[in-house]
Formats: sequence, C-alpha cells, structure tokens
Amino acid sequence: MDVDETRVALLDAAEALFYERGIQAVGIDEVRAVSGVSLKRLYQVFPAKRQLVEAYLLRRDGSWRARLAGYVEDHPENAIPAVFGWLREWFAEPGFRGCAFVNSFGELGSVEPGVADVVRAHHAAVREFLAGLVADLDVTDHDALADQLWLLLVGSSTGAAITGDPSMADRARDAAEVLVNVATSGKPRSL
Amino acid sequence: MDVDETRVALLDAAEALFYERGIQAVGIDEVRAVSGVSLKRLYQVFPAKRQLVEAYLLRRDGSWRARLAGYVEDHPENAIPAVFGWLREWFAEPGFRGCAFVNSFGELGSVEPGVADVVRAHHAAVREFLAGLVADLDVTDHDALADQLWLLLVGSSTGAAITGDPSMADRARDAAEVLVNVATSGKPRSL
DNA sequence: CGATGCAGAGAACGTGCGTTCTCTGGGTAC
DNA sequence: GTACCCAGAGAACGCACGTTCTCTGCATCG
Repeated sequence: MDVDETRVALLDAAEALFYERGIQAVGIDEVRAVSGVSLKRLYQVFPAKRQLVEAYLLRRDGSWRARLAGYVEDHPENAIPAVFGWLREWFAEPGFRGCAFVNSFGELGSVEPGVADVVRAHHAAVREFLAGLVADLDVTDHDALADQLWLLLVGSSTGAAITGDPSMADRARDAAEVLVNVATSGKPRSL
Repeated sequence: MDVDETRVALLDAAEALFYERGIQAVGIDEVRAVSGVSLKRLYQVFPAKRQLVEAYLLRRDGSWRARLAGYVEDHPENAIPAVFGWLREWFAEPGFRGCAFVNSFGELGSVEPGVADVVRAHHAAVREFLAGLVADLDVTDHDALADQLWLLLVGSSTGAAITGDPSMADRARDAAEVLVNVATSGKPRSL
C-alpha cells in the first residue's frame, strides 16, 4: 500500500465518519480502524487531525461539484432544473445529512480558520457554477439570479436534511423556474 | 440570586458562547466563568451539559420567533417582505453566525437526538409561521409557497453566514416577492 | 544464517473536560 | 458564644482523545 492508496483509504474513512457524525465527534482512532491504516502511517500522511479535516473537505469539494457538473452536462437543454434534479437524487441517498460544508462551518467555522476558508471557497465555486448557467440567459441582472438560485440550493440542502424530505428539491426547482422565467421577462423555455 | 435568576444567567452565558463558537468547543467551566454561577449551583439547575444545550436551544427558539413575529406585526401591510427585512437586520448584527439550529444540527444532529428534535421543531414552527402569512393569499398551493419562502429564509441565513454578506436577505426578499406575485397570478401588491 | 531496518500494533503520555468531592468560611439558631 | 448548615471555590476523578513512543516480528541484504 503506497502513500496514494493510504491517502485514499484515510480520506474515504474520514469522509464517511466526519459526514455522518460531525468532525469533533469522530476520533482519530476510529479513522484508523475504518481505514485499516496504522496510526504511524496515518500521522506520516496527515501530521495532525486539522490537516485530515481540511483534506477531507477539499476532496469532497472537488467530487461534489464534479458530480453536479456531470449531471448538468447530461441535461444541457434543461440545465437549471437539472441542478435541482440532481439535488433530489442526492437528498434521497441513504445517509444524506445536508451540506458537509454548511455542517463543518457551523461546527468549526469560528474556531478553525482553515475550515472556514475551505467552506467559503466551496460555496463561491458553486455560486460561480450557477453564474455560468445563467450567463447566457437574456436577463438584466445575472448576479442577482445566480445568487437566488444559490440561496435555493443552499436552502433546499439544509431544509431537506432537517425535514428528511427530498422533495424540498422539487420545491426549490419550481421556485427556480419561476425566477428564471420572470427574469427572462416571460420567454418560456421548457415549462 | 434565586433559581430563576441563576437559570437566566446560565442561559445567557451558554447562548453567547455556544452560538459564537459551537457547542462542543465550549466547556462547562467557561459557562460557569461567564455566568458567574458556581459549579455546584450550575449542576443543581442543569444536571448535565446536554440539558443546558437543549434549554439554550429551546429558549432561543422562543425569543427568535418572537422577535421575527414582532417585527412582522409592525409591518402588517408588507408582511412577507418584512420577514426578509428583519432577516437583513439580523444578518447585520455583530457576531451573526447563521442559524443556531442549523449549526447545532450539523454539529450534533446525528449524535444527540434531543438536539435534532429541538431543531426540527424550531424549523417546523418557522414554516408554520410563514404558512400563516400566505394563508390569506389567493394562491392554489399554499404549502408550496410556504415551503419556498422557508427555503429562501433558510438559504439566506446560511448564505449570509458563509459569505458574511447581509444583502443576501435582499436577494431572498426579491425572490420571495416574485414567487408571491406569480403565485397570486399577477395581482401586484406593492412591487 | 545473522544483522539491520522498517512497519504495524498498541501502550503510554499529556491534556482537556464533564462531573463529583472536599474544604472552608460565614451566617443563623439557640 | 457555640454548633450547625449551606453555598462557593476549586481540587480531584475518570475518561476520551490527539499525539508520541516502544516493542516486536518480518523482510531484506551481506
């Protein structure tokens, strides 16, 4: 098992545990047990828990946005509704517990600046992704529309986690379609 | 100092500390120091930290919703925009760090069922409050509109915390007005 | 076959923290 | 004045956990 495999095994274990139970509730020893990596090797790769936490968030940022972007690319004619279609699938996954970044921010945002930075960067990137989707629309204020879609995305993630109801994605999608339709001053696209 | 005063002093200290830094990052001893209550008396009133945490959330649920409801009552002709007007004021308060319930849910929701219950109850009550505001509107699906307003409220709270930008409330308010206008099939109210 | 080095297992260490215990001092009743 | 009670201060306890250290066994190399 070389260093890269070790990293992957550690991050897989860390992601499963941290996302499910929160970061402070999970001990290093549990990450070691689940990953099957020895403590010595763990500390060679991540000299402190803080670095494991940040690596977990950074990797999840990449994979989450790649999954979203991939799904949207498969639905090019309906990109904005597709965002919420993908969210619905995500919300319905077993073990869904909201946005890992929102959760980490609430838990550690004020006490671990590194965590806060990664969270802000993730959400800025998501907002940029949405801005790209509205860039071609004929609207007067692209930023406002992108912000509003982002609020619906964030709100539905958190709302679905608290209520346990994946259909929050449908509510958000309906709202998004209304906002897009109104902003494009009534040129209906698909619905 | 009788029991009620002690309770208030403890909850004041707990609320300030837990909200600012997260629950697990704050030790009982710090609550004691800030409140000025002796450890013995603290444990007479709250026999375990769990109970202090739940009492903190319950009291904040009441005061937060009372503040919102009070502000909305002062703006009866524009109740729904007023919700977001109040949010804007809240977001701009020094020390604003998002919704205490969302933060607590992310930190402890999967490991402390009592916390998860209080968070769900809080958000259900907020959603009911919004449902009351749309109840008199001439729309076909009151539930859908109330859900959408709730998503905007939750999204803007979280979004404002992460970005540090109180104007997220304005973005949410604009979206809410569009949704209300469209749902009332184009009977414009104020804007 | 013997010596060396390295990796894993897990014991050990230090600290922080939730909770409980002890001691002390002052106020009150007789 | 003396005995008793109670509250506060903070020491003590037990445990959990992040981090480091030690020991053991095996593989590699001469």
